[in-house]
Amino acid sequence: MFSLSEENYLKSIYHLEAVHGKGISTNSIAKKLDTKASSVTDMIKKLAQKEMLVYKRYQGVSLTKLGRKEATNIVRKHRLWEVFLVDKLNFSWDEVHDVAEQLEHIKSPKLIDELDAFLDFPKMDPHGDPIPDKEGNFQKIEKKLLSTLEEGKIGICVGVDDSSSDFLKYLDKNNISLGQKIKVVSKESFDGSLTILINAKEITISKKISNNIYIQS
Amino acid sequence: MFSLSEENYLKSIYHLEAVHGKGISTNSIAKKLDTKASSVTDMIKKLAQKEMLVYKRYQGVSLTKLGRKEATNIVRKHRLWEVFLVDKLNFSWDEVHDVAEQLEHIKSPKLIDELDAFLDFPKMDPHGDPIPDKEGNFQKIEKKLLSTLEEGKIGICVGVDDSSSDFLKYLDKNNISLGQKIKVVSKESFDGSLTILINAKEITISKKISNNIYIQS
DNA sequence: ATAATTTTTTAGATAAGACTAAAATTATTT
DNA sequence: AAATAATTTTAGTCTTATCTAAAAAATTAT
Repeated sequence: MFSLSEENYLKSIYHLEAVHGKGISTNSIAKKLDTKASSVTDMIKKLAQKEMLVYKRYQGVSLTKLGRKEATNIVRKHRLWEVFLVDKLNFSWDEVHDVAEQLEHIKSPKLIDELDAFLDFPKMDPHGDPIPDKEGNFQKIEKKLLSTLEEGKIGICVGVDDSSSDFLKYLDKNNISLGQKIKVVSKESFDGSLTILINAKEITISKKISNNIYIQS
Repeated sequence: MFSLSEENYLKSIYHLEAVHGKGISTNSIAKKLDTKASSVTDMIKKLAQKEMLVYKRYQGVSLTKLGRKEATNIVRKHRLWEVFLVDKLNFSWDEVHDVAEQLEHIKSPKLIDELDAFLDFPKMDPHGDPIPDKEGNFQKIEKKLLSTLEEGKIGICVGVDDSSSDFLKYLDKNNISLGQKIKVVSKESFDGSLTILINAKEITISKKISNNIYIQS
């Protein structure tokens, strides 16, 4: 059984590996968890002891199969709870994160399996991220950043990179939601900003925004 | 904001007060929480500091209005989650306690209000215990112990005192559930055991059992 | 290749919450 | 009312997870 803290470390390392591959640095974990590098060193020693990850001094860490399994399960729980909050309890997609962050640590295999069934085995959470099944498998969807779409092309919004409340509220305000058709009208080469067509309305978004929206073309 | 531990102390003291009135002893709290009296002393000092209870050395404790409010809210959350588990996730009444024990500590006012609405504002949990509303009010239902029912009389099961899994499973096995009509056929004065009629079938139950079943006549 | 910088680790401290053992207080017997 | 027993508190220790400051190792720049 893992403590709340251990679970948060495993989850963070899992997410970092998804982006940067194996060999996650102490500092990057510290940044992600908003803690100090020395605290991270302590914890990764403990998790290495438990064989959740491989650690050699000064060399960063990599999850073991067991560690990844544990982390995947936490992610599964987090995303299922998010679906529950949005589909059943009228939360909007910018409100779910903090609560799911708590709910993901509830320990009960039956609970999560029944919740999965109750929600009709969703494959995606409200932000377009895939929900692992009981075995930890999930389909990787083809997606690219809106910022990489060429002028004149059309894409469908299938996810967001940043799930912060502020960003999601911005999207809501501009009618950008999952499944939304987006056409790139023009691209400003100077700052990378895009003018896009949404529901027959043109808006201009910064590069920072388009770098956080995933589309399928 | 209260820690998990603080919340558990408040809840325990609340339950003890419901049975024994004001002035709860250190030892009884220790017993309820399966901890040591010295740990209890430490914690009640802390909770007294926070004005959740009144404490004078060697004199036991009593919840303040604030403390009672806090405790009631935890009880509300616990019981709403129990309803959720039984009504929506196919848990049986003997499976809900441990999970609700975890879920009751999730912090999100919106979550619990929406859950309440989603469950259609239930007034009772699966064991017949009342669910406080947002303000902490709940209706006290008239009930007495099955053991106090006279021979020949009929009652309806409206609750249980002990919510342990073993006891609830015993009740299931004998078709005793909330709303079940129970007739006392005979009472053994030697050991207090009862022969009762349930669904046209006679069974004999010990005093210990009848002391844990609440009925309305 | 050496110096400067950054990253990581170690050592020691702190806070929360629990524990044991012993002392203090209260309650119960005789 | 003393003596005994039970309860409660205090004092000091332990564990988990954190922190700061300093040392060690790795990386980058000169």
